[in-house]
Amino acid sequence: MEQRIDRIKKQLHSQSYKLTPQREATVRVLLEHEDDHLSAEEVYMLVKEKYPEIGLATVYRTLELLTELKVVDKINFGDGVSRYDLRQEGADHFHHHLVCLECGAVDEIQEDLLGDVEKVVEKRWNFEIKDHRLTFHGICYRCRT
Amino acid sequence: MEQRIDRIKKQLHSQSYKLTPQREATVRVLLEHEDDHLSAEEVYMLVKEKYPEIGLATVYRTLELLTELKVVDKINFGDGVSRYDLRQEGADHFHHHLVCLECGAVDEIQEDLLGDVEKVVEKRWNFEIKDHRLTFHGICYRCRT
DNA sequence: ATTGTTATGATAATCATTATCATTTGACAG
DNA sequence: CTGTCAAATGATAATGATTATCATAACAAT
Repeated sequence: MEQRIDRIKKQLHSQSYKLTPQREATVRVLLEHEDDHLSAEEVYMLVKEKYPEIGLATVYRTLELLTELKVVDKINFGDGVSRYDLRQEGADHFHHHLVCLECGAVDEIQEDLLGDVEKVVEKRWNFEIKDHRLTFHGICYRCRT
Repeated sequence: MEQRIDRIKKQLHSQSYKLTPQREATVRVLLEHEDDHLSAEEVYMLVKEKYPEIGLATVYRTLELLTELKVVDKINFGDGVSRYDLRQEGADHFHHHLVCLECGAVDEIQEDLLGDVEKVVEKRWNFEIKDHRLTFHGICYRCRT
């Protein structure tokens, strides 16, 4: 935990940003909820427990900054809000998601399943892939009877 | 074109919806811009040329209805708006997208590239796949020098 | 200490989407 | 036909997420 924060701190400094107390509190919330997919509002509520004076705008700005630094990914599952998802450290690809139509759960797939598909796309469509988003919609193992 | 409208009409009737002039005008716009990924506002502007009295709310309602009937898919590329994409007739899967980070173009991949991947996901994660969304972000063939 | 840049918090503004509601349309029964 | 009723529409208000503004605070560098 502390090491990860330290690395994020260095990453910020390398672009001459500071790790202010507000930003650190926000990062901590994200690390503590690594498996969730929190909205900005949800992050705000949780950060307030650590740092009650923080404003919503600061949370939005911090999340935007972290997105820019590729510490988090901003994703959208079709409900009206953006959600923020911590990247795996050192992962060269963005993980995939399983969204359950029954219970709404969002599970993650860390494995890279798209290696072969990406080769095909790069070659056949002459497209230089930088990133991808893959989401499956269906029924999760919990809801299958 | 006329046949496709006719089939959509039947699909509407089968759920006891009507193909009103407003709805027909909207469907025509979508068919005429099959390769684009129009936002609700853009659809509205284009429909107005055919049917100037139409209201924005009706366009939203029609797009919602068509989404429900799976005539179109509602997608989100991360700019603030939802976009509507006509399904290929008879396609059992949703096509994929290539979003160019350079010029913003959105190209489509009609081929189903995920067959094998889906088998793995169904088995290994015990997840019953109903639908998927796959988008690649990168540099399109036009922007590669 | 002084200056200047960056970050913050409160709040107003924006913008897409949804809800409301009075009116219109069109199918159907008598 | 004519009246009835549910569905659809259009204008507009309301909502809700996100962004912009701006005065103030923090803080590094001279």
